[in-house]
Amino acid sequence: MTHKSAITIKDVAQAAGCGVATASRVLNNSGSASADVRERVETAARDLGFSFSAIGRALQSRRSMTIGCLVPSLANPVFAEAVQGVQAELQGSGYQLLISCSNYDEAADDAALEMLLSKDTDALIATMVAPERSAALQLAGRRGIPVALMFHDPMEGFVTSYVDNVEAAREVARQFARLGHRRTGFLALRFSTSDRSRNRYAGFLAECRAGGLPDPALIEIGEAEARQPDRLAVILGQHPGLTAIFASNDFLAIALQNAARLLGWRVPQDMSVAGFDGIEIGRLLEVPLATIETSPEAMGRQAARLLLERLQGGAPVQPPALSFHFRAGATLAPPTPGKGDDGRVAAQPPSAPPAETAQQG
Amino acid sequence: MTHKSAITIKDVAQAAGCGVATASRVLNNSGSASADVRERVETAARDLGFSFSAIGRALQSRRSMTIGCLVPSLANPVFAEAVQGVQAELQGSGYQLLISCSNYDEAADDAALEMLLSKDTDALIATMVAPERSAALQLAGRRGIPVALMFHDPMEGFVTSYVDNVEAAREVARQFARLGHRRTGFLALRFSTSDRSRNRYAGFLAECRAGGLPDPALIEIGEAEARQPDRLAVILGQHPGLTAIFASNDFLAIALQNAARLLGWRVPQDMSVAGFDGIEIGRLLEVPLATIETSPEAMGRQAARLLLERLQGGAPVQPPALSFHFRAGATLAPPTPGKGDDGRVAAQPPSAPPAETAQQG
DNA sequence: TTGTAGGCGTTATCAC
DNA sequence: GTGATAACGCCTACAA
Repeated sequence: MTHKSAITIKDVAQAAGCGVATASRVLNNSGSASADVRERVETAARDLGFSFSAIGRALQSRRSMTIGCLVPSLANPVFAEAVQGVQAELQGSGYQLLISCSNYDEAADDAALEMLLSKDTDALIATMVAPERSAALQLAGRRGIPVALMFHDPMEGFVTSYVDNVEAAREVARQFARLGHRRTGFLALRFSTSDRSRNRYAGFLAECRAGGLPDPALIEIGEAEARQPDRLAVILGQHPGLTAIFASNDFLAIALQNAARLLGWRVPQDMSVAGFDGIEIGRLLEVPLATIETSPEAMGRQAARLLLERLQGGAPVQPPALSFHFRAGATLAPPTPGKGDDGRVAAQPPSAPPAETAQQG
Repeated sequence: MTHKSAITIKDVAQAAGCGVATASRVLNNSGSASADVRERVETAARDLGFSFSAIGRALQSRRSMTIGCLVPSLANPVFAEAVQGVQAELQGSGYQLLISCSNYDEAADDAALEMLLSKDTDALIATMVAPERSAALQLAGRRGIPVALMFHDPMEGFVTSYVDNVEAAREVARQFARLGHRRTGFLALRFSTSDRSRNRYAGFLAECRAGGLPDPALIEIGEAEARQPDRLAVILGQHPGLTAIFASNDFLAIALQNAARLLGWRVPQDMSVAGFDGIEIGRLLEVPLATIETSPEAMGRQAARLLLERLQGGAPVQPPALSFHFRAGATLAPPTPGKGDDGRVAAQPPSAPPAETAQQG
């Protein structure tokens, strides 16, 4: 029937008939205390339903036992899973997770980080629009607050948990090339605010060039097009001749197939499609999605682990990129001669199906 | 070059040549201060890069400006979206979100809630395995801490943000019946730990009975079956004769279709399928998924709003259930005579396609 | 073994 | 208008 929680260690001490210091020592198992007093304090604490005030503790120990986490959005399963990984890894460590979302807005990014910082978080995990430009991130570094990034490439002064987007994208390009595709495209959402998307394009482009193929078409779309297949179809129609498209994520890849259907194109016969991320639903589709499989959960876990180690006094170490895996799916096939490829027949019509590949970026 | 953040209001006061009380007043715009001092304090604060310590404030104001949130898992997009909604609604309110996941474990549920409580959260948002059995939840209530539930039906002593699962499930049953289905099934994952799943089954069952139809088969599966189509196919094969299956969520509905394909069954010709939640990908599939569309994001927003109102002194009010919407999709069709239905022809072969329906539970 | 006292950063109170 | 001072809940010297 306690109305407002107000049982402090002082109350316990009083009930146990001892000083607060003693009560503190007993309850924390620090220092010494006679079996007698120990008994009384523990009983009192139990009877009163005492529990420590995290705030009081934080004030005195100068550690909030709280870790701040910033991601663009939890509506994106990739980030949600990463946070789930962070959360799982933090379980039992005593640290709690404070989260914030920027909705892919660079200004909000910085503001959110400052908010987190002002909450006295002991460490920070972040995925941002532009970490290299973030003043708040620099501030955290200067303050000596351990920071781990997620999804970003290694960056001076910060450790990061990531997959090598460039290398993964090259792998997609190789798979396309292997099948004989020459005229390809890269479908991107939020290209300007996502270094992941940009890196994937960069790798894709680089590998195409390395293979002596034409530069892939960069097709940037907005939220609206991504969610409305008919609008995406219109855009897709403006890029005739492409025989294979690499979408910067699986959701886009699925939307892309929908748009293709609206145009009467079959996947993979009329157009090959590959995605990125490896979301589970991709495997369950009627035509399983070819994609780069990654594990956002593992990424979150690793980031959290990096932080915990630093919080225990360890030195910052940049781990290697997390591995990825090319999932063949069934959305890839050789281009159909006559469609796309400028009427030219593929130089060497390949017969082998795409092979599963595992890589460490 | 500040090494460890150590600039307190005391430093500002000193630099400005005034007392801490004055500095506090100026920085908080409370009380009065001469333009002169005000100027000096503000300059000093800016120069020193001062920012309030949330902990110091929390200790003195007895409010942590923190809201705890417990969900089963962020790997489930439904909960992730709900949390995103909470987060969005809290934006700018000054409250920060502390999150925790239970992984659908009842014991972990209670432990996590206690953890959150011990962090002095000012309010709590929770989705649990069994809120009615949670001691920690009761404790929060007794302590006078505002609590809002998400996804749960209204419950004595707590407000909740929810959709009427029973009513929504009845709608699915009606759509099935309307098409002439008699022998139906309900596919459930985590039936014992999800009141949502149980409520959906209850509503489905009730409506079937109300329509004089046979009880639907309850098909419970585990994680393993949900992720491995071949295993799900085996189970599905053990239930011949069903012409329509209601899956307790969209992911399951998609996995179900995959399993059906493995058995050589076509959807919807050989089997109708409906899901629940209304995830976006469902719309983009080659055969768009029939489902109950809900908005976890709106649910999260509402829960957060309820809390904010209470934190501002408002009385707890239980809002009506959030609306849902039956999305017709293309996975529903009349049963094929000769398959399933015990060879009997549907009593009144319906011709109308399923209609879109909007409801307020 | 035990208790008293000081301080962590803030704000509210209350004299001046 | 301003500035000491006393909490807030806790822990850690330091003293007894």
